Amino acid sequence: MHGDALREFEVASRHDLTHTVGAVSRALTAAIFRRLAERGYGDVHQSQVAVFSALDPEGTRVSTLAARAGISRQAMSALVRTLTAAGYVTAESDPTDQRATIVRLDRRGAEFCRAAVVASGEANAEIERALGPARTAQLREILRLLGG
Amino acid sequence: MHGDALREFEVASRHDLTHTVGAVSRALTAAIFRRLAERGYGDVHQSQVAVFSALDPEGTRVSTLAARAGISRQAMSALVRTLTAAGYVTAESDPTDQRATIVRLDRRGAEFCRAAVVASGEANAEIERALGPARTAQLREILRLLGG
DNA sequence: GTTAATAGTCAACCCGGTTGCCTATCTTGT
DNA sequence: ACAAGATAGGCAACCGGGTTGACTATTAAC
Repeated sequence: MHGDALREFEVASRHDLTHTVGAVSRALTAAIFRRLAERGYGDVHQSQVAVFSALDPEGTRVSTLAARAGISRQAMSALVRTLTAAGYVTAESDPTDQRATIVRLDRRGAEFCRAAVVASGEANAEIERALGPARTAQLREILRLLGG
Repeated sequence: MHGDALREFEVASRHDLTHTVGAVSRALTAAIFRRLAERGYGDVHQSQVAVFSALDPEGTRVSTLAARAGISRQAMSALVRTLTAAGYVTAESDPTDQRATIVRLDRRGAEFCRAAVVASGEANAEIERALGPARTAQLREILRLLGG
């Protein structure tokens, strides 16, 4: 039978760095979003964070956001619509170009960003507590070398 | 304006370990699947790997696969249907329980598993080449401490 | 001032997942 | 022995987050 291949596969995947890094990554991400949900931002989903990451302080067009996030204008348009409805961003038409929509951070969006900064700080502190300062520094160096 | 929050957010996310680990994880995963695609397994998708991971050498029921993979029976059923059609696994009804379907590795599935072992080995070797043996050992220790 | 490019959106679709519900089969308790 | 309940699987409807194609409105270029 083909069982041997399966056993080799299982052993290899236990020692596979990609696999292990993925598991850790998912756990860390889940922890961050748990923290944000506890702070009252359970309605912000992973895909929507890309909007905040792509947003300039002075506001940004939907097309530009889409290009920066690496998704289609239509997909970004939908994200912006949701975030606008929830009060995270505003969308106004550009006075200098009637075709364009300028997306800007709204009050709840600013609060979310600050909460995310706090949540990130806490998560990093927890990682450092688990690893100690030396290993945390090693981790940062390793991630840098791996192109993070 | 709310621009300050955005600037703090941007700075924090550049130093956020969760974010950085996620980026590295996605890059490593993409590299593995690129390798598998080069070997002729471009039709195997990430979600389908969960089936191989959950499969016992002597065959496993769909319900058991679903429970191990943490998805619904219906979702696992669909994955198995696709993999069966592509020749990776077989699905036969359990002679000792007519309700149950036993999924077993088929020839192409066994070949895929061996290819995945090779691809994993190559990927790990590449990581070790980038980091050197000392940092690679540090990485394994760090991942262990972070619950990987 | 016509033509071409750009910004945004609607519609239809895909993929991978969910829940609710259903049938077929097995197991249990009396 | 058999009714009642648990379990295995699959169908249908739906959701989220993405895609492509086709369209309108507006701006830019020659």
